[in-house]
Amino acid sequence: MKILLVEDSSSLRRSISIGLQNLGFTVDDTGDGSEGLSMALTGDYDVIVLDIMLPSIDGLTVLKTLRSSHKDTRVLLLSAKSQPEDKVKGLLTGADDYLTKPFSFDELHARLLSLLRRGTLRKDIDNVELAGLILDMQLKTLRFGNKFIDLTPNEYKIVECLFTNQNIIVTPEKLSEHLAGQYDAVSKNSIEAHLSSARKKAKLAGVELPIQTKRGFGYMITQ
Amino acid sequence: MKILLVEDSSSLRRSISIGLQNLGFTVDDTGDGSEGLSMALTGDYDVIVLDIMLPSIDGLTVLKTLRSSHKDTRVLLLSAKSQPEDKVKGLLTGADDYLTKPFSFDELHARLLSLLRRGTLRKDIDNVELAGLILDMQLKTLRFGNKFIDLTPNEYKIVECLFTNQNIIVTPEKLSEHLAGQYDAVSKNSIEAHLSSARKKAKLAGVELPIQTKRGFGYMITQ
DNA sequence: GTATATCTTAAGTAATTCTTAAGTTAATTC
DNA sequence: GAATTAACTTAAGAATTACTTAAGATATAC
Repeated sequence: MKILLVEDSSSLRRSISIGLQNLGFTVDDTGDGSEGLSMALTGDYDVIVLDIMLPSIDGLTVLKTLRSSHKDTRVLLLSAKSQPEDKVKGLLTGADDYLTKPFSFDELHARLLSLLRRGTLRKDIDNVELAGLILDMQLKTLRFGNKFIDLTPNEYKIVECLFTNQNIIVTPEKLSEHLAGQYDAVSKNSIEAHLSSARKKAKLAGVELPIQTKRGFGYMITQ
Repeated sequence: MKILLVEDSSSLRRSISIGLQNLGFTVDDTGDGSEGLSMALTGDYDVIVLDIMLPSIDGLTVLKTLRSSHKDTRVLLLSAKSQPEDKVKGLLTGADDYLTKPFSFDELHARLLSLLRRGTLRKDIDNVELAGLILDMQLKTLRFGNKFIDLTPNEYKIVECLFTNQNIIVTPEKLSEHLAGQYDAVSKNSIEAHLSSARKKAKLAGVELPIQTKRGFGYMITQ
C-alpha cells in the first residue's frame, strides 16, 4: 500500500511518515503543493493525505487539479481549521475524507484503513437499474426486461459512463476519455453517432434511453 | 489459527464463535457482507466461514470479489438452501467446501480441520460439467462423453479458466495471468491461437466449445 | 543431444465497429 | 419568425479486432 503525504509542517510530516511506515505502508512525502501535485499525477498511490495549507499551491487547488485530470486516487484532507465550510468545500472538491488538526495518529490510521477498504470495494458494485433498464457491468450488457440490447463496445461504454454518473452532466470530453483513455481521443461527432445508434437500438427493443441532452454542455441522466 | 466468520444470524454467529474459540481458534466475526469482505481483504485469515444470505452484499458476491482480488484464503460456504444448484454455484465461484444448514457443530469443526490440513489449496470439486463437456481439474483433461479432447497445457488452462469463471467476462489479461502468472505475460495473439486450436479440436470431437467472444472485452461462458 | 511437442509470431482473411461527412432536425438568439 | 448554432441521423469508407494457419522458436522428454 502506497501513500503520498503532502504536509507543510516538517515535524508533523516526519512523525506521520515514520508512523505509517512502521505500520507497513510505503510512504512518499513532500511539504510543497506543486511538488505534491506532480507526484500525485505521476505516481501510483492508493491514498493521498493532503494538507490544505501549503506553500506554492494550496491543497484544495491540488485536489481540484487532480480531479479534473480524472485521477481517482482517494484523498484524505487535513486542515487546521475546523470550520464546517472548509470541510464541505473539501468534500465538494472531491475529497474522500476530512480530518481536522489536531488529530490522534490512531484516528488517521483508522480513516486510512477505511479509505483503502473502500478502494478495493468500489469496483465491484456491478449492476445499475434505471427505468427498467439493467446495466450489467460484469457482462458488459444492457437489457430491458429479458430483452438484451446488443450494443457495440463504444455504445456500451457511453451508456455505462452515463449510468454511473447520474444527476451529473457528462461532457463529451469525459465520454471521450472513458472510451479512449487519457492518451487518445474520440471526436464529438463520433460520440453523437454512437449515442444515436444506441438510442435507436433501445427504441427498437421498446424503451427510450433515459439520457437527456444538455445542449451546450453534454448529457445527463435524471430519475 | 485465525478464522473469519461472516454470518447473518447473531445467535448462530455467537454460538459458532464461542465454540470455535473454546477449541483454540482465534475468531473474528461480523454479520454484514460488506464488512466481512473488507475484513477478508485486509485481515490474514486461515479460513473464512461465509454465509450466503447476508445483508448489504451476499456471500457469493463476497466470495467472487475475494477471488477476483486474488485472495486465496480458504472459504467454507454456509447455506440455508440445500439445492444442488446452490452448491455447484458456490463451488464454481471459488469456495473450497460447502455446508448446508442445519448442521452440527461437530460437522463444521471436522470440515474446518480438513480445510486447515490441506497443504495446498485444492477445490473440493474437481470437475465441471457443461454442455456435455466434462472438465477434470485433477486429471487436467477435457472430455465429451467418453471421447477425450486432447489439449496442450495452455489450451487446457484457457478452457479451465473460462469454465471456472462462468457468467463473467474473462479478459485476455486475466487469461494471460492464468497461463503465465503475475510476473510474465502471454500475448493476446497467442491466446487467440490457443483458443482457436482448442475450438478446432473440440469441433473435431463433435462439440462446439461453449465459449463466446465478447468483442472488445474478452471471452465468456454462459449456460 | 536428439526428437518431439508446444508455444509464439506473423501474415492473411473475415467480420465487426468506428469515424467521417453531409444532410436533417431541433433549439436558441436576435 | 428568420438566422444561427448545436445536436441528430445516416451511410460509406476506414480502421480495428478477432480468427485461422503455418512456420520458426522454444521447451520438454527421452
